[in-house]
Amino acid sequence: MEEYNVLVVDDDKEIRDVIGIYLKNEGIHVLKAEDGLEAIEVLRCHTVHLILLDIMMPRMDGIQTTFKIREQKNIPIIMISAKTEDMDKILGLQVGADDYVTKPFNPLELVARVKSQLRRYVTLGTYEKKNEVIDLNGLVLEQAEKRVSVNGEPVRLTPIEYRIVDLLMRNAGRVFSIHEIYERVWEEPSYNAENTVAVHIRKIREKIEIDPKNPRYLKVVWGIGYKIEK
Amino acid sequence: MEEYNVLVVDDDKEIRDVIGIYLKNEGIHVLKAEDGLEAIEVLRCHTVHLILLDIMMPRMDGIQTTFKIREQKNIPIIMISAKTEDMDKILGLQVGADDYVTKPFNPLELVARVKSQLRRYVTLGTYEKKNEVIDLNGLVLEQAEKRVSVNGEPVRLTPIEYRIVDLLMRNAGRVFSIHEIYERVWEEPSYNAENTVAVHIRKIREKIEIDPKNPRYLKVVWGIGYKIEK
DNA sequence: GAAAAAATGAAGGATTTCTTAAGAAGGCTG
DNA sequence: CAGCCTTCTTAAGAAATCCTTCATTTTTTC
Repeated sequence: MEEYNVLVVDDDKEIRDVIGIYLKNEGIHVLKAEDGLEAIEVLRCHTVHLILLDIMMPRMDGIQTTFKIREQKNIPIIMISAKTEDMDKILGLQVGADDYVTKPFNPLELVARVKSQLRRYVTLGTYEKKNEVIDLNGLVLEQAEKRVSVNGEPVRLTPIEYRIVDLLMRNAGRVFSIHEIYERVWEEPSYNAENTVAVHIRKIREKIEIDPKNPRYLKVVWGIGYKIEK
Repeated sequence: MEEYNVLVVDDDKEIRDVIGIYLKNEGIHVLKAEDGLEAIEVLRCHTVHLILLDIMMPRMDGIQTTFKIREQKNIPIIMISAKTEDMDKILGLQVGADDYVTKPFNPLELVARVKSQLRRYVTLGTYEKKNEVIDLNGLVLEQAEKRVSVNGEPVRLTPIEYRIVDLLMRNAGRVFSIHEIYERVWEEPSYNAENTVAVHIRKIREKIEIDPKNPRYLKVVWGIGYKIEK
């Protein structure tokens, strides 16, 4: 659900794909490149927040690529390497990498490192960060912190509740049918979901509305679905 | 006090620059010198909070420089060296280095060490003679002495335990997630850290709480993290 | 006023999060 | 090397919570 783009540069398609799957699970958008030249190309056309770079690549290797990238942009680079000896090469050059991972690596650990770097660079404001806070008449959604508050008063939502609010607030004003909500939050076909969603809606209102009977934020559109006013 | 000045002393311009970039990313102001003599010169004219010193330099080497600096000021020095033999470390530290990094090094790690030293010296009151004592309902943290006591009864904490308590007491009332705690105490991405932190929390409670089952100080906020009440 | 749609309340079982214990791994010291 | 201390890992159970279902009531629309 985050708004980050990570570029994975590796000549091994399988590795690219595996990394891609794990990152996507975290809501991170993944771009892929097969080698350094392709990576530079991608950087020209896309906003990239972090680069995962395999050091051993054809055409242009990781070290050269790092130099090229650093000439242009100061975005975090995490290096991936097969051997400890390669690591030494990287470190010997003492440039570029913000972190590094040796193969074989644990994908979850890699994801943790990616997120850590992203968080660090975002808070430092090294690159312009997207506005991750949506404020709708006092109802505030902080996407980065995954938190919601009403007039400054923090509200504790359960994971499902949060995802519903997130969906409705990101698309404020648009009406979502119960089935749409179910399919986008639960990510599975909505069989017999009417009441389930309704109950969650109620719980959410209980938490974010001053008067749940006369909801100010989370409104029903009769016969169609629910929405949060823009 | 947020503005730190770090002096980087190295005859290799590229290394100076790379280090400079990383420190600036952390909001640290960077001064540079090419060798020991220049460093001494800079110290005369500027406030410097920490020195990064390459051991191998022309004119005046790192060891000599350290002596010279120590004659005048007691500021933290982190040595950088290509030598990895233990003897060198010992020599460097005996001479007065507070920390020691061998080339090739990970810039991130270097930054972490710099920040760690700065934090330590600041809290120790080396710069400002503040013996800050935090007293939260009988739970007392003496930062200068790095000691904790409960109702006058001294408590012996391990280094990690101390850092956790320090973090929570300095930010009393604020809730820290397990990942936040891990990243701020361990200074690395929190992969698989849940239980590690949890165990330390338990150990701390065992030491500072009268009834660890019903903690009076170190409280859990369900689903969010831990805090120490203001 | 009847039918459809939406809201509510309560209860259980499932799931997540926390706590606790015990032992392994690693470092330091005599 | 042995013993001690700190830290980390594993695992199992406890506690808190979350989710769904069902039964029922209220509201809206025609």
